[in-house]
Amino acid sequence: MPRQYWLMKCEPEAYTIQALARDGVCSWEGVRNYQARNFMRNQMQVGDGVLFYASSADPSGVTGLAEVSRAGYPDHTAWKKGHEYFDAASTNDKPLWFMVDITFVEAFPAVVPLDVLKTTKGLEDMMVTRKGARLSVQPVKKAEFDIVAKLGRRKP
DNA sequence: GCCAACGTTGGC
DNA sequence: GCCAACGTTGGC
Repeated sequence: MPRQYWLMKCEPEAYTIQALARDGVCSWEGVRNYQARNFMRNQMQVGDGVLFYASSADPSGVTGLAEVSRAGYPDHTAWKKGHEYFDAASTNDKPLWFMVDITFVEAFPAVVPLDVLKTTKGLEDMMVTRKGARLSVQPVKKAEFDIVAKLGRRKP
């Protein structure tokens, strides 16, 4: 399977590309949306490229790059009673929620803000640039990934 | 903090 | 299986 590309959203309060640079790797736990789960469970593969997107930020936008380092596996936080991500519907036998691990690739010198994504040629079809796109894990085309990576590497 | 857009839930 | 009510997301 050829390498695929993704955009993954996270609020800076929860996690940032700088935190990922420090940690090297993180598990993308807590996704409780079926569409996003399906992408992680069924499609994401080791080596896939990830645009790390900061949502509800100032400004919101892509802050760096990461890479999938572990394909979909059960999100064990759903099994922990009292955990904020606990979900009684998920069991060891039949896990309902899945996550992936991503490793740090690079942090952009400056965020590529959403309004730049919206006005950049070639990114018109990106999900994140469309109104009401709330999905936290989104597929991205290689051409789009490359354009965003290029924008991010520009000197600020 | 507002509110539009969207996903999920639950009554019927 | 419809759809109104509700909760959440996320840009502004």
